[in-house]
Amino acid sequence: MPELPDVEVFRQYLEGTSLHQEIESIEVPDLRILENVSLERLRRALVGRSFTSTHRHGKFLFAGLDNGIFWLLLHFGMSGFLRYFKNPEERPPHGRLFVQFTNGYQLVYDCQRLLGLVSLTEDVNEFISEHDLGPDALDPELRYSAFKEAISRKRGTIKSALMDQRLVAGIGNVYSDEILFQAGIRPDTGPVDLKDDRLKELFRAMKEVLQTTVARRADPDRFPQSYIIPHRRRDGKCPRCGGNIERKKISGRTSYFCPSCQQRG
DNA sequence: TTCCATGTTCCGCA
DNA sequence: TTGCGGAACATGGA
Repeated sequence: MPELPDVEVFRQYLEGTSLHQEIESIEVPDLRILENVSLERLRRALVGRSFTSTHRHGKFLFAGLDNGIFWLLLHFGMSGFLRYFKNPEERPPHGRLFVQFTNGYQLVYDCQRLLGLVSLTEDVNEFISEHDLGPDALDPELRYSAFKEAISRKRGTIKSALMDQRLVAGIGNVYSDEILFQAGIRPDTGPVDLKDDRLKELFRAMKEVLQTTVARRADPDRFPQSYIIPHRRRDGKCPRCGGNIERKKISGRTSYFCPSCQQRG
């Protein structure tokens, strides 16, 4: 589930496994995963070097190289993940980027549906502004006043506003449902209908849900009992009131919510 | 077989 | 002109 919490777990994984090891070779079996970079250029940037730092902004993960110039850039689409392994039988089925280290281990970026991307950038901030990304949803500098200002300008639904990466980066379909459930707000509410105290509650729920799920390794099996994500399916029951969870297309995405615990406005 | 899925981008329409 | 929502993209499981 590559939204902010998942990508943050990937970042920590890359940080914990793949730093300070010389890159021996790379392999890209399907070139469609590359964006704005040729295999040759990617190879020249990576081979012989090592990763020394990581950074995440929204759903984008950056791995900094030891020359201090280039960053490998990964986006996980709807189906991406990372694996660090030595044993060939641990090789994941849809590896799109294989980074072979001289210690015999490989870091593999697996992305079955090819909706993610692999790229190279020299400037993280420039990349973020070029892609019109808003502040990271967990950025401590992100204040309620700025959040409110951005949300209030939106028409449509509060769910699509939360998922708008230009507004706040990192929230997708699944976690927007959780944030709105914890805030007690129906996903099809219009942002204009939310009074200040409800928006404040939404901001608080956004921070709380993202921090909690990162701490729980973005693993729904470890989420608090009060979370709706593990019940996010047809015939799911609300963990709070036990009632039936409603399933509805909102702004083009399937949303799950509790019609009695979540209100409009 | 058809529908659906956590992603972003592009296009048509108000 | 702007911004919204739906379609497209690629793949595979139910």
